[in-house]
Amino acid sequence: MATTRKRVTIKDVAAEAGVSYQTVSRVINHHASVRPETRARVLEAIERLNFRPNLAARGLPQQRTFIIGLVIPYEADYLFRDPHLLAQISGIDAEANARGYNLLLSTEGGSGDDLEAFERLLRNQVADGVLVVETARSHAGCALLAREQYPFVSLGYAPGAPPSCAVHANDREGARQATLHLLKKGHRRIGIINGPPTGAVQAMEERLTGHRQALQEAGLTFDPTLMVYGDYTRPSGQRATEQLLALPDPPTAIFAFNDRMAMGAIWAIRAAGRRVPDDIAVIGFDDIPAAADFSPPLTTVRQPSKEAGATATRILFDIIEGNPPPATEVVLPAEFIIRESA
Amino acid sequence: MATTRKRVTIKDVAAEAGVSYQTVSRVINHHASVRPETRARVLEAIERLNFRPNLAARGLPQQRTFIIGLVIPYEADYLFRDPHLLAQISGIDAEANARGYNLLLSTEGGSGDDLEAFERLLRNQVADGVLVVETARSHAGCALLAREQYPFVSLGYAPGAPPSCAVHANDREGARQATLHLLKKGHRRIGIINGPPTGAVQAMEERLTGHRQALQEAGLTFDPTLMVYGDYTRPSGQRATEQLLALPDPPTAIFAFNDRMAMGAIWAIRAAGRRVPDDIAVIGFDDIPAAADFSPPLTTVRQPSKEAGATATRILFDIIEGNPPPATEVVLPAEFIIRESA
DNA sequence: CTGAAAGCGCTTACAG
DNA sequence: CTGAAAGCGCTTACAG
Repeated sequence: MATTRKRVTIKDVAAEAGVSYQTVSRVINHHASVRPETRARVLEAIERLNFRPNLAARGLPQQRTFIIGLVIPYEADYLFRDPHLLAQISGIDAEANARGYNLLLSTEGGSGDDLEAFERLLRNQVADGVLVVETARSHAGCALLAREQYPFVSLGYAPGAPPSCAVHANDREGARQATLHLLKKGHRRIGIINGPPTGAVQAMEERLTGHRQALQEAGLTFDPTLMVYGDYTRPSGQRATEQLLALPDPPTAIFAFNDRMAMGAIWAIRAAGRRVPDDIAVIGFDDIPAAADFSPPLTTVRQPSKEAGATATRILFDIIEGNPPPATEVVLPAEFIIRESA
Repeated sequence: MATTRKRVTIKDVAAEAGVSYQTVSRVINHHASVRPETRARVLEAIERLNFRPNLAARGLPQQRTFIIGLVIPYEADYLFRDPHLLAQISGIDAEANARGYNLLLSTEGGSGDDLEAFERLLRNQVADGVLVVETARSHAGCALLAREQYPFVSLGYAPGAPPSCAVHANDREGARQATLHLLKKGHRRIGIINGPPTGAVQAMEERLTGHRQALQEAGLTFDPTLMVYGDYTRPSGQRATEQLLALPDPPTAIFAFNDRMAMGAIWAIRAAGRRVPDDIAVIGFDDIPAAADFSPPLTTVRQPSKEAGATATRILFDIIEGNPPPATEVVLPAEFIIRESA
């Protein structure tokens, strides 16, 4: 018993309005060729019968589903904790909604298989195209999509196999500005809290490059002993900072590659009886909502996350509709925000 | 130009395998009646052509879409920040995945309209049923679903208009245990940090009831001046606690109705130069992942969030398949966890 | 401006 | 065990 609810179809509406069902279809699709009175009659009938067009049935002849997928090659509860991603989703959802599309979520769903999130979507042609969150685990999946010529856009940096496009912030320049600020304040030993050493995301490489570039401009060289690793969570930032503080010659400033780790850094610094920014300055990255509320308010590099989501979605629609993407890469500005932690 | 990619259909497979396309359909659907050799030939052909069944086409004759919706009547970036919800989603996703269903996300999508998330789903029959996150803003939407006889299950407490079911933890008992623990430790003035005063969620009412019940068992009466309000975020817990500490006769213990506010409470207590739990004990609710990592580790009431998501999803499938739900309400156990904050 | 026909990719009884 | 027919709810040319 799949359904007991009786469906109202286009034919019921046609009968009610006294027209052919093709005419009903034209009204639904806003074809200009329908006489106003006819349209009105049909609209009334639709209203009266509470008719809802069936998306799947509309899609069949049109060869599309009106659904876009969002692939997150992790367990939902892991990555979802990332406020930056959540802001992106908010942008995606608003944009999809505006275009009459629905958003499907595809995670690894407890399968333990990185590719599962991708294969699931491919397996049954359920989406017209997909947005992929770039992670260390998404490269194989993107390659798979490219091989199948499946329309997709990467949120992050990605192998630009056509048809596809990558949307990300200018990580390098953002990191460069942050480091420049620290340098201007007189800091010479700057600790870096990077993402995980293995399977790093391209964005982290870029931030590191920007940092080194700024050092170089100031005539300094990058000291690898000042770089430690976290896993993007707050506790990991705390632990990483403890390592930094235990150094024979500890840094006077710390640049964490995301805000959550920066917050952890501040905790660790305080726990060690020192103050931010007086004893040690701290800078984060992302400008998540909690950054401004933190104590002290976090100096950070803002990524336009929501906008990145919306932009990626718009580009995906272009690709789906057969228009070539505007570029293989869209770089959004990153903005350095000075608050009180540095 | 919707698509340039040529689709491989059931007919292509049939031709390749030298059988009728109905036979291919039977193989896909695991009908027992296909001769093993025939099945093998078809399977090979499927493999060779890289055939993917079209979900929408399968669904049309079956009157279903193989999609379930998750309605979150807020902007995506607001509610998603709730770790408890994220754990639920993780459970939903795993369960849907196991049953071959896809998960559609429906938020208010920047429309500013609470009902939009519901109407979107109804508008085009895109999902076979929906899961609704109970919030102060979801009641009207649930009524709408019930009126349309749309299969849905509420994550939380909800008006149990059939066909539907509500899945939640035993909030009352959990809160009772927490308060009992505080009482046992000798606390007599217990501050409460509740959710927002207007548009409260039923779960908060239940927690309050459990708290009052415990007080009553101890022969105490509830003092309304000890109850303040937050909005579930950490900073709000901090502010609420400042109010409590400013009282002429401040509480010696604080019970916050979620973990994030409890964390804010601990910050505020420390900022006031006092210690947790020595000067003031603090208890939270939910047991989000960060609770155990907090300093001090948070004493709290655990909700089986992931399991609640999975259970609700299973029940939704029952309803979709025409089986009546096992109950109109499923209550999962809440477990009181003693750590160090109280 | 509006009907009648054909078809989207599949499933479901019905025969054989 | 496997074909042939009809149909799911819609759209898209094609006539008129």
